[in-house]
Amino acid sequence: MDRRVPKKGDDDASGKERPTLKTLAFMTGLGVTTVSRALKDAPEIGAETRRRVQLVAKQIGYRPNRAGVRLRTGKTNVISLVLNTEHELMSFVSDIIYGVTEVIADTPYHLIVTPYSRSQDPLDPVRYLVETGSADGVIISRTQPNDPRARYMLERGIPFATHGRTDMGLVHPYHDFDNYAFAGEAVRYLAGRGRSRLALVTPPLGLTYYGHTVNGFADALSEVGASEVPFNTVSIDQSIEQIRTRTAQLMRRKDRPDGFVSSAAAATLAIVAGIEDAGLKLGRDVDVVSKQSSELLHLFRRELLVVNENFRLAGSELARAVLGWIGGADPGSLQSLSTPSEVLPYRG
Amino acid sequence: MDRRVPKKGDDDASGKERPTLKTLAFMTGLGVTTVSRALKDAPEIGAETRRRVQLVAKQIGYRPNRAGVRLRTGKTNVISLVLNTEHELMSFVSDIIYGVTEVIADTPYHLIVTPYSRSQDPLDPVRYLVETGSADGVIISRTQPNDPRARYMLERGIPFATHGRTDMGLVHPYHDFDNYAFAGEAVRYLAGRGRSRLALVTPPLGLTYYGHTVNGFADALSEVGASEVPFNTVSIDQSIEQIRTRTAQLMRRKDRPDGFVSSAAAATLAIVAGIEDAGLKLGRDVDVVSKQSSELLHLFRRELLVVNENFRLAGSELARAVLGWIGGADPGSLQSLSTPSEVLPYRG
DNA sequence: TTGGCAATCTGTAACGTTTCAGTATATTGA
DNA sequence: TCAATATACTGAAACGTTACAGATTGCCAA
Repeated sequence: MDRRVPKKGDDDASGKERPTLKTLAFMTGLGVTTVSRALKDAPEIGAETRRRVQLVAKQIGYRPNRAGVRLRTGKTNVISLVLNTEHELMSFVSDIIYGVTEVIADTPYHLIVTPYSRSQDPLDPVRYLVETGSADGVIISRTQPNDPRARYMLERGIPFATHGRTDMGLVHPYHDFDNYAFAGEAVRYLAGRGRSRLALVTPPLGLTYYGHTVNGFADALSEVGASEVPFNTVSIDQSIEQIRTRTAQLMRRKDRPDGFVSSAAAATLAIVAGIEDAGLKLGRDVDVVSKQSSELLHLFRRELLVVNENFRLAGSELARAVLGWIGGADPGSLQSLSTPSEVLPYRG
Repeated sequence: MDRRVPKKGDDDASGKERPTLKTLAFMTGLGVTTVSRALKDAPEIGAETRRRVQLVAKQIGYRPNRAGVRLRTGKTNVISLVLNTEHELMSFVSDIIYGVTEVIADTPYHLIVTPYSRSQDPLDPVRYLVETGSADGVIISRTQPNDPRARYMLERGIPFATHGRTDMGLVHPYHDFDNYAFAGEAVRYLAGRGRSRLALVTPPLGLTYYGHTVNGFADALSEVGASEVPFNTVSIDQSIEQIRTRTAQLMRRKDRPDGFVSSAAAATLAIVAGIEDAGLKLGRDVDVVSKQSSELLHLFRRELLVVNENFRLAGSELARAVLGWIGGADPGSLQSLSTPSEVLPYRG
């Protein structure tokens, strides 16, 4: 019997079906292999053939099938951004995402967001990504001096970039904001305004930039001859309420600080509320220098002194770094440090 | 000659290689097909075999290869969140993302973020997703009454959910905040405090919830017998500076409003700044009711009156809706509307 | 005994891509 | 002239999965 099952690309290239290499091969009269190679500018394809194939491909809107490529080559064309989803005012997360997408916009890469919650081991999502081969590159944040995730990925040879540096004697791409410089500038600025008893609202304890910030603060303190008012019970990933209450407590003591350096805008809102709860006035009784990632603090209180940190830039740099590493660049050359702006008072 | 190329899964299951169905087949002594069917609880597999296969699979940590599944079935196990990346204070974006990831966490789905910029046609990213078959489901925001993206996806039969409703007589899943109720409540609350000349800071003009908000505002105005002070030159996706300047201008006129209803927290910061630029005092000269998505407005000014909108919830609902549609549920049953909280003054 | 049928299991092909190992034709060197 | 070699192209196999169309077995009714 002649009953023959008609195969997919058998006849014409008319249909609504998405074009594949087979479609292109049929249209150009070439073999699938040749088409494949022509599209990626392989050397052993004639110049004219190459142009012809590429023209036709463009005309009919050929797009390589990601699943096909991924199955065959293992290349996913995916970058994963690993995020902790249990923090309060993470408005900067969208900035990072936008920064990343900006860079990968004209590449074949997709961005996937891989979440983990506080209760989990931060290594979990990374392990998942690596074990399932779900991404060609990974971006992590909340970096620690001795970061198991970085170590893990380094061991498996999977490209990644960290937001923040590590301190393990291992080299890998990163982007960081110079928090040492930030804290130093803040202290010097406050000293310049006659403030001499300063408190620091630190980053989360385990993270690398905690150390940078604390050191920058301490070094500048001794440089300008100011003193520190310990405020160790507070860090920026505590709740607004906690920070507010503790600040109010602190400000009701006689040995209260006359200046604050705050590592995050959200915490600063709470600090100011606490200061005012204690009946004191910003700018008169106490000055506050804060980092911010969007221009909102000056709307909040004009007396605030701000330093801008650009998270969109961070996202872009991190994406560039991962792509660079994937592309074979030297990891050591993919490190960048962002210098803080000056301390900015409200510009009338 | 006996030179035989050794194939991958030929011998043992020892290696570091990631286990595949072939590995499982070898270990269980079954055929690949049987293993495949056993893992998805197909009926024609013996109960004991099924258990055995699933046990072994769990033991060795088998994870289906996404590329293989996707190539064979067309199922991507991907949800795409389509975002406009050119707006100012989009802090709620991270909330939506977290809400989505919460829901898909214990599913095989990954979340990809697909950006588009203001200059582009909003249909572009959606077209890309559909044409390349890059996602099983799509979530869009900035929904319009007559939304080409919804229409497009409806035509192609690709599951999606919109953040905000459409008004095309077509049924599809959505999640929306009841902005009609919000604006109404806000007006009534202000009227209750003796305010009678109210201005509305609207959502962006083309979006569906612009209409809902405007109608809720207007209907409540006539209900309570208050009047509107037109403020059409301003909407919430303008820049902070523009809103601030125009508010200040408005507040310097003799026929200025004594109450504002604001559709977004970021705009509210600018409104308050404008009010104060004009030398007026919040709570005395004018009251402002504002939506907010995080608890920051009361830190900003205690006199503000807030209504909370939960974007994390929106993300979860949207994800649930898309997954439901993908799972074959009736699109009409996947619509939800979130009721605003009461108007909340600062709770001492 | 035989035929029919349900219950289980299996091999093959296909999804779209790239790599491997070629083949056919033209070009070169002596 | 012949072989060697470069040029331009090609089919088959493989990545891991699922769907299709059987194959094998045991059991029961006739």
